[in-house]
Amino acid sequence: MVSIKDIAKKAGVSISTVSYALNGSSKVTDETRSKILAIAKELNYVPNAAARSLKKRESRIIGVFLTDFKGDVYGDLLDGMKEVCNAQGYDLIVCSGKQAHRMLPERMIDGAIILDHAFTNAELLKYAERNHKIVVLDRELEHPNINQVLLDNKAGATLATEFLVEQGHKKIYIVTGPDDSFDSIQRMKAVKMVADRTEDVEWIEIPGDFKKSGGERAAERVIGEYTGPAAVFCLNDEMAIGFCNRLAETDYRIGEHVHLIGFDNIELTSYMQPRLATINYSKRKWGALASEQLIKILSGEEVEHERIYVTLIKGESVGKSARQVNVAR
Amino acid sequence: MVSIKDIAKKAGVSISTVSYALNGSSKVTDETRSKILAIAKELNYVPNAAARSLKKRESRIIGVFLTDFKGDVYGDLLDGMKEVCNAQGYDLIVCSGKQAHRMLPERMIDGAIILDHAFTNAELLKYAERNHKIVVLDRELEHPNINQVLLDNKAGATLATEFLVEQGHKKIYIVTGPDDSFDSIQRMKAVKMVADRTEDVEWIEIPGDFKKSGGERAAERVIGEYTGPAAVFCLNDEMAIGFCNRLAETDYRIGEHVHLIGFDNIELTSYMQPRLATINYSKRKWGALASEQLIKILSGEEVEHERIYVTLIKGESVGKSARQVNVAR
DNA sequence: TTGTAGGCGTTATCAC
DNA sequence: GTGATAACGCCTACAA
Repeated sequence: MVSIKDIAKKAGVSISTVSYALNGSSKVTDETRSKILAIAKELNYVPNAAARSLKKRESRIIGVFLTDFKGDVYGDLLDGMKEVCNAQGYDLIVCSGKQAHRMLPERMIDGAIILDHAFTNAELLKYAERNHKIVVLDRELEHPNINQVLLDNKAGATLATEFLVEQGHKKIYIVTGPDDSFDSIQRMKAVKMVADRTEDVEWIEIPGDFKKSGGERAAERVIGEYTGPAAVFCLNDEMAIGFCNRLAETDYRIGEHVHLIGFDNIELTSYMQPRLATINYSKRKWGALASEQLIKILSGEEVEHERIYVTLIKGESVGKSARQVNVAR
Repeated sequence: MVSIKDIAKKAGVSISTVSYALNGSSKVTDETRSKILAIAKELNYVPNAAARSLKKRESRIIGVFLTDFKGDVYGDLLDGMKEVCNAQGYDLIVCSGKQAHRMLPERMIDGAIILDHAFTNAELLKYAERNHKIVVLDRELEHPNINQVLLDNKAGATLATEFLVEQGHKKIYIVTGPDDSFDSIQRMKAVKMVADRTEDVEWIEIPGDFKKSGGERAAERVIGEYTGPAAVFCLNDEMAIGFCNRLAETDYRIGEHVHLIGFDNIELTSYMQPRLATINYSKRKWGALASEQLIKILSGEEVEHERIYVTLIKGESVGKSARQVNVAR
């Protein structure tokens, strides 16, 4: 490995002069600088990240932690993060799995963005307490070194639920996510609030898993007990897709016999026939904001928690209730 | 930051004793070891990755480089990589974008797995020449420090093409990937070889992009010049999905008017109606093998290039040509 | 403008 | 078994 020492030797100067030259310090002659740079290039010199991190006590790397590498939501989210990171001179690395957690306490990364329930609150608070900087996207957690950038789950679930009610549906299924999912819990809370203030509607909860398979199982249940038009709110799009696919094998039609709405507006939904109604938000912006907030904390700035707003996308997968249509006639 | 020096002071021993104790050396009393470990825990000691990397000249981290974070192929692939890495005491980080390339020469990672055309061959050879270890999944590149783990693109494309021919189709469209994609070029070569030895078939190439939008555009073209049943080989599944979705807006039916086959067998295809015919291979195995090979090179082992084998999945998206059915009657 | 020297946190080679 | 001590490659007062 070629180090500044080798350059110094070859250039006949001291290592500090080399360091100054390489770092663009003004306290070095243009002449010596260019000589040093030439030699550095000639020797294929590349600075050693470990040595620099050790000395400067920062790595200029931000880590984002995901539960797994699957999942359609992540593409734009990560792109948004990377864009902001790179613009600010940081690199972004994506990690997954318990083993990788060490990167934060061992200071391989300067800060972490968390979207992974494999991190417990206790663990995150422990790191925060030791002065590591963290942004959480998947929970509420209060600490001076932790910033929250959360989706407005309640608003989204409220929009979706009210939409179904407004369309006149009287039997509404809710397909939930995993029990420990913050998103699922939040969305469910909002659904219940709407349910509490709505009369004449039958509410049925089906436990799901935020995966396609959960949507398929839900579809089977809905088909099994079908008595007339029903509405279904899958708490994420992935389950809605599974639901659709299972239903496509039957004679029931989405938007006619079964009215379906999802949550997330993942890319694929725009390709579905009929277009899936869902809750939209900018994944890119979410990621970008998360990175921004983290970098601000890293620079010692004070930041407030942030919220990502959502909108309703009306798709043909939800039509007016037949009953209501009859009434209108 | 608490270092071994702090532990040494508190335990009344030297830093070398602490280091030995922490690293499980046998040359330290059980008594002193347990005392040291207790103090380490008490002080919340965490080793510093940069210092260790600097000294040991390795980071125990492997980096995988992707063109972008989207793409349905990546989930299982990355999981396969991670599994092997973790089992061997390495961590896996996912990187994207030109800025992140520096991680390799700066020795932040011990080796790289490349699936990203933002790396030029020249760049990779330069790194290999400087003794960095690399596994490539997306090109042929010969160097002692570079190992190839490539998909058997030619076999896959041959299987797909021959399947269409066997089913009696006489007008076959090929929707390609980007010009600079190794996969696209390889697959296309195989198609041409089949075409050269097949008579009475009209071959039509449509330039695509490996994305859904490319499939949609292709569908429009096929619809526009429709005169009778046609077969389409989309060189990846993502385009096939775009193709299907566009066609779903018309009265043409997949498997009847248009016969469609893809490549990759991404998860979603199994949910499609009708089931998409495609070329299958184990993404998890591909990733696992890539990691294995890289770790072997890192340990100084000699390795041969590897190949990932593929199989044909017959789906209802490809039926017999109507013409042939007539002949058979 | 350049050089000297100390230190970042670890590991590893010596002595004792 | 334990303790000095010298690296690893880089940065940065401070001195010259």
